[in-house]
Amino acid sequence: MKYNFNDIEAKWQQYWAEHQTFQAKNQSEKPKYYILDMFPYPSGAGLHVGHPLGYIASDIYARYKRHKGFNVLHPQGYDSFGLPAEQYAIQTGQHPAITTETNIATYRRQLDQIGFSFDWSREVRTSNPEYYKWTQWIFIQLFESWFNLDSGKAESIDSLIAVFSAEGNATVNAVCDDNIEPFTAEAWNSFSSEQKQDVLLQYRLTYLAETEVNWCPALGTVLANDEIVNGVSERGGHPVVRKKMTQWSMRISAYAERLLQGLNDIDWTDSLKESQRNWIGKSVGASVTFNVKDHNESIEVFTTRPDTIFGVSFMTLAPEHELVSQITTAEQKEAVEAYIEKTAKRSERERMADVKTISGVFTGAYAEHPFSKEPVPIWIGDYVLASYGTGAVMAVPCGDQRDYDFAKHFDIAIPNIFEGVDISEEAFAEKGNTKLTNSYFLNGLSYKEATPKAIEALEAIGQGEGKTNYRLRDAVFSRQRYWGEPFPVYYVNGKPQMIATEHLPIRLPEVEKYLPTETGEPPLGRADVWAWCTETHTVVSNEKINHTTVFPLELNTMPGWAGSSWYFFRYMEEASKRGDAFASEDALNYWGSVDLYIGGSEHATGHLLYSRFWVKFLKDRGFVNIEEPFKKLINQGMILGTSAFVYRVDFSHHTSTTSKESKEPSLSKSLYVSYDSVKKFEDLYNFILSSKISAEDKKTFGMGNGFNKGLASVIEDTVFFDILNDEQKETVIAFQELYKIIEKDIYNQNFGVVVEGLKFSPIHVKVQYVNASDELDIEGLKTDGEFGEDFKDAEFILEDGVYKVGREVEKMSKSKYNVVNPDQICAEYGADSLRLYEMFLGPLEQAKPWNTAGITGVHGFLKKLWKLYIDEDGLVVTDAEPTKDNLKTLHKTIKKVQEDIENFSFNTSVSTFMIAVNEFNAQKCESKAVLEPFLILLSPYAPHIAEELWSQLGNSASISEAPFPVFDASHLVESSKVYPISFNGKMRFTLELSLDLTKDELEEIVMSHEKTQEQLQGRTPKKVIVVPGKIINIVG
RNA sequence: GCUCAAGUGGCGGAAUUGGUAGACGCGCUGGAUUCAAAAUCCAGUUCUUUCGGGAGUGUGGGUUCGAUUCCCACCUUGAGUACCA
Repeated sequence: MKYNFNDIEAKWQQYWAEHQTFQAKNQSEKPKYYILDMFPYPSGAGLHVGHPLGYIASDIYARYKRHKGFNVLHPQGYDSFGLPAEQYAIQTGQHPAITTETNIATYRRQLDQIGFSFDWSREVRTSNPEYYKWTQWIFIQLFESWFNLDSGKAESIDSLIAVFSAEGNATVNAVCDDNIEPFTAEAWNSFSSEQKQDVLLQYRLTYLAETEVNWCPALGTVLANDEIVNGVSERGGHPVVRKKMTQWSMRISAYAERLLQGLNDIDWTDSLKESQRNWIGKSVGASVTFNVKDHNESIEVFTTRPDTIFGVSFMTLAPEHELVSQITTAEQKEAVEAYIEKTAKRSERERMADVKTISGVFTGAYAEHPFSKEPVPIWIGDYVLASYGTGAVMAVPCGDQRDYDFAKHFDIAIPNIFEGVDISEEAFAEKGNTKLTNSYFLNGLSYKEATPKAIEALEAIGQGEGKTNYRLRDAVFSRQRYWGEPFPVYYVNGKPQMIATEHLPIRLPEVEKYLPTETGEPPLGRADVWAWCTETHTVVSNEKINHTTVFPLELNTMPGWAGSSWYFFRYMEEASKRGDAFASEDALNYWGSVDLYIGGSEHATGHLLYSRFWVKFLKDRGFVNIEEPFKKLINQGMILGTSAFVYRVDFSHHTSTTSKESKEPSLSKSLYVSYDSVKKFEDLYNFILSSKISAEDKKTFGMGNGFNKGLASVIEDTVFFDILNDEQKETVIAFQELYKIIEKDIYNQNFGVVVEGLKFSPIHVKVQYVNASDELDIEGLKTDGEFGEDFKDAEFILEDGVYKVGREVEKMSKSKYNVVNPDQICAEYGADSLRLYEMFLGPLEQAKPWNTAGITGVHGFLKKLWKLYIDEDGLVVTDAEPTKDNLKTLHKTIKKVQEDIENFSFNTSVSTFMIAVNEFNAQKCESKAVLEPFLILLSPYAPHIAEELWSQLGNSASISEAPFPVFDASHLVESSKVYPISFNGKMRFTLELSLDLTKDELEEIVMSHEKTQEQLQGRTPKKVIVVPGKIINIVG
């Protein structure tokens, strides 16, 4: 019987589906283990071999954990709202729900054929109304909450209202808007309902605020930063302007400290934690208030170095700072306005990219130093960002390089406050033990001593206090898109009202087009039935809007991260019990948090930060009881493509005097030379450039990145020819022949041009047409419809009968023709081969190139494995007693594979399996006692073949629940060891010696050995190092 | 610039607490089998060599009996981030 992988794999996939083999239980005697893959977006292109990498790894781990006796939850679903489906809808008019459905079907088919042990009964889709009902529900909870800084957590808005009506807002310590007006309890109680709503909105965890966005009028939409290239839209190149829009925001900044602290308790990679720390951007320092001279205004700044307060020689405000217009003097008005206008034109990106140019303008106004009362000139400069801190800095040029550069550029004084430090060339930014000077009461103190003292002094005069600042900004939560969750919000007199949770979900309305409206409203502005009736509690036709009982609904939708910030909770609940809550308390308590999360590092600061935020919020409000959603997280590395190139012969030319045609000349047939030839030509070219011939000769023989006619005219008696070696001479001759062909072809076509030089342009071709030896299937390429006429009549110059392509590792992408489809691999080699090969490529977390050629290695291994159990006549496994060697191989493998899986080192396990099978073959092993447990070791990696052989051995149940074999060290005990005998640390020969020998006995045997004497050649060793069981090293 | 990660044969990579560098696989070379090819099997494959050996894990130093592994400096590549006060 042959290893017929296609039949075997289909059979077992069907078996697993029918028997619900991988369905998780919400009650179990076994310990629980929750393993999750990052939520996939079902794109139209389907999967390429890079996508399943992480799924294979998590699947191996999940299957291993089942063998180890865990109740495993390993679910999968779809983050199915998103832009690509919407863009496709805009282009084709096809409803995104339909495209999404089709794409999901493709994904599912592709995932199924790889043999994943997902519990599909718990599948979720973010675009499903039964799912987004709960996304809307969480949004409402955020709206109904505020963050109490005294308790350090989110609380119901009712507790805030209670304080307001009893004490006003003076005692409230909350995360809220900056511009809060103080009020008393009496005032609160006399407020109108609308006034109260306005006040509360300033405290809610999700709130409406004016936010600056990148608005593209031509596309009628808002663009993300990376959709803008050089100030215009990436698609279409339309201009983009900054525009203020009222949008929903999430007060994630309230959780900055907890998000930062939580990182200490989770098992993530350092680099991932580091990027979240950077994103949160905590800095500890002080806020300092500078009064403006001759004005009733003051400027608040944030500084991390309050100890350097006496080094301040100017202040800089962001050009957008609100005080600028008020304090600018008449003389400076013109210059300041011109500067503001200039910077407004530059995008934030441009301002950030251009670090070198120093620009700014003096406002004419002065602030007053809080201690010395000296006047401090106030400047504006675009190196200060309005969006960070207070949008103003106290400039200390001697201690900050940017301030220093600014001061030098504008000739502002640079007072030195550091004792014994030279600041004539650059600022001194270190915080070491340097003592302060010229700093009054801070003189003689170090950074550490002076900082608290400075803050204390500032507090004493009421002009500052210690403060911690975070870079983390509140997150904008509105999107001007169609294909996303609708907000459960309607507007009464422009004030947002939540729809009661019992009326959820609010379903996405139908629109006739998915574009923004002519007036610039989001696509939902096109919906005809999009108004809320407060009497029937239903969505009704817009015509009924009367602003008394029927009101307009919110037109924005939620962003992609809304649905993915809580989906891991939804999986915890069995599908049939999902009606009453996003997940029941029992389910939430049972599964707790995700034990292992695997996915790409591109989510480092988006999804992984937002979902941590939502989880903390849900915990504060008592809906879940975990603080962190993902205990352990692994980033899989990207799989890169190995592109293949053919080399087209191009030529440069000049017009001859007899020219009559103006048509661009081209070869009658396009011509391609093999990579080997191109390589030789290039080597020759580089040789020319590096050789000692004159510059003029270099110009004659090699030019640009092509080859000049001069080379074609080299003849044997030139001096140049003589400096070449034989191989290079051959290359010259080959080049000349090629040149003649081109010349002749162009001459015959009568373009009236003269060929001047040749060039070889690499052209991507599909990797499918390249075999393991980099040889091109020319016929396949020529008949491929996708390339059109490009290669149909092309001529390929062969070398030794084949055409070799050039190869290069690049990102896997359709345009580079290096995408490899797993369907094809599964059909040709089987899912087990694909799974093994993906793991075999290299460490999970590293980026690594895919090269289909190598898959024959693991495929051959599976065939060898099969033959170990089954030959032409059937099963060859017997009940024979296992030999010592059989058991040694088995237990060595158990130990290694177990260690590897627990360390996520899957690549080394595959090698271990290969070694084991090679050894079993050499041992002619046929013993069921070792070959049966071996299948369990293999089954997480290659589950189909393992199931098939397992059942062939007579087992009726699935292998997936078989207990993992137990390692027994006694089988690995050795009586002797092949010792490496090294001299000065270099191994020279080996000796097999008993492990029972003592150090002295070992030394004696080795020293008296003839090979040792041969190595020493009569010298007496200075020292002999003997490490029993390891090594013997002779020094001297 | 900063932060992090990584540099080992023709290629992917292995060497888990410092102890035989190159496991395993691809590719390549030779052989067996075959009418032939595919498939399969066997042997070889870091470089160099006067066939004794010598050198060798990005470069240069250091620690050590012994360094791919630890320390210092530098170079290169990749990823992330960026005027953060």
